[in-house]
Amino acid sequence: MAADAPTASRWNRPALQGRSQTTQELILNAAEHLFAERGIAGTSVQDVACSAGRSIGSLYHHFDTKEVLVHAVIDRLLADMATEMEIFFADDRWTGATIADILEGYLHGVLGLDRGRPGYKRIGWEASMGNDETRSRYWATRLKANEGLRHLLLQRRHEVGHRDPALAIGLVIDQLAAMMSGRLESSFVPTELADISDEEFVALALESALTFLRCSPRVEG
Amino acid sequence: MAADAPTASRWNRPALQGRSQTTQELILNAAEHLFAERGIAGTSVQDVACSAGRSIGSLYHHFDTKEVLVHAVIDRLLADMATEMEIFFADDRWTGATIADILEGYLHGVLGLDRGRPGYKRIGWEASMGNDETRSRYWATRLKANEGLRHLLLQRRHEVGHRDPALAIGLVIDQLAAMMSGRLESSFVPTELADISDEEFVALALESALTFLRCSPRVEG
DNA sequence: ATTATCTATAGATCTATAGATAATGC
DNA sequence: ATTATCTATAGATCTATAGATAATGC
Repeated sequence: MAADAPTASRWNRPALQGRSQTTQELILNAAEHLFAERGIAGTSVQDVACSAGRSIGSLYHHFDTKEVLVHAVIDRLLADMATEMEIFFADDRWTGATIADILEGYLHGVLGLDRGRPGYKRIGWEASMGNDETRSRYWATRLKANEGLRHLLLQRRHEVGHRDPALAIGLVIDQLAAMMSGRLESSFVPTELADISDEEFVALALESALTFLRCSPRVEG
Repeated sequence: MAADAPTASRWNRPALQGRSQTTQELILNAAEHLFAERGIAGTSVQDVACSAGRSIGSLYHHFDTKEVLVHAVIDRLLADMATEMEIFFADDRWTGATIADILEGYLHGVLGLDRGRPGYKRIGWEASMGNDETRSRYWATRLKANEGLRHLLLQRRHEVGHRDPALAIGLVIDQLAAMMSGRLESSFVPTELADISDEEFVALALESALTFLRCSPRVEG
């Protein structure tokens, strides 16, 4: 964390009293929660203020319009995601790791992150429709995650037996992202992948990815 | 198609004049389009009526409330999907076909269907949150599609070299559904899977599925 | 005669503001 | 003295209705 207050951004009024930061965080938390649950258009500013335990007047003192509030919520989500990514892709974290290690860590990391911030995708998606700047910021963050993963995997392309390692790695990145989206949005019909535990899900997704890449299977003991 | 007017349902007023059917279809088309584009909560009944070229009063003559209109839109989407499924899973359609044939047909079918009805998933999803009956109807339709595909694949389990054919088939069904969702919602970051044609996408998805199942590859010529 | 459509508007809800009151920190 | 909060409400938008006008089909 930098020296500025965590919630300071170009979207909300600078916090000049200690109270402000608390209030802004309460409001952002409530907004993120309600936006994820009922959608942005389905949530009124009144609902957010009430859920944050503040008045509508207080909310507008900190966030000039509903649009600004939405921007602030997205901003915080993307910033937190960037922080997580920095930790995950830290230079020395994966020295000596195999593709299997990295993908397993990635799957667990994304599942854990999204479980702590449910609906991050829904908010990002809804906000991205109809706001070009939000869309490009959202894409940029996801692109950065993909590229970080791609870089780690390409460094280990010698493990890949597929005829076109770069293409296969690209497919696996998108495929795993899609599978996790499906799981996190509960969009799987409740049969195979919906009913199993995170551990089983990760194991199956990993098996699928490694089989496609034609990686040498990990030593199991 | 049965003998009833295509748009007749328990949601809208029965069409007693010829005009009614036209109007109801115009309204449902406009609603489906706008709901997909801006979300249900983000679309006003006024917008729908205007886009359909009818007045708000006329709309309410046919659909008692906004909720009823939403139900009618979902109803029509699910009914059309059921019709497509009936055609796709017709008993004699896949005699002599391999798993590869079926999956290829399935991928092309779903892509084609969703391209003609963009945003069907978004509408189904948004309407499902906050309405239990809609959710269960939506799930039931998707479950039926999955079970139809599962049945065809299980009939051909002898082609599958995976240690647990039933589990592998279940994973492939969910995995392909997730990949198509990602593609149709444009939720892939614009690199690998987003930038390629439908044909290339189907080929890659198919390769991944067949590799995981350990199917004998198809004869190519 | 019945059904469908339109115009106008009532009533509810939502975003945003004004102005009074309370808390903060120099 | 400045900042934050609250209450009350203005003004816009949205759902839904009433009642008049137009089209349909027996």
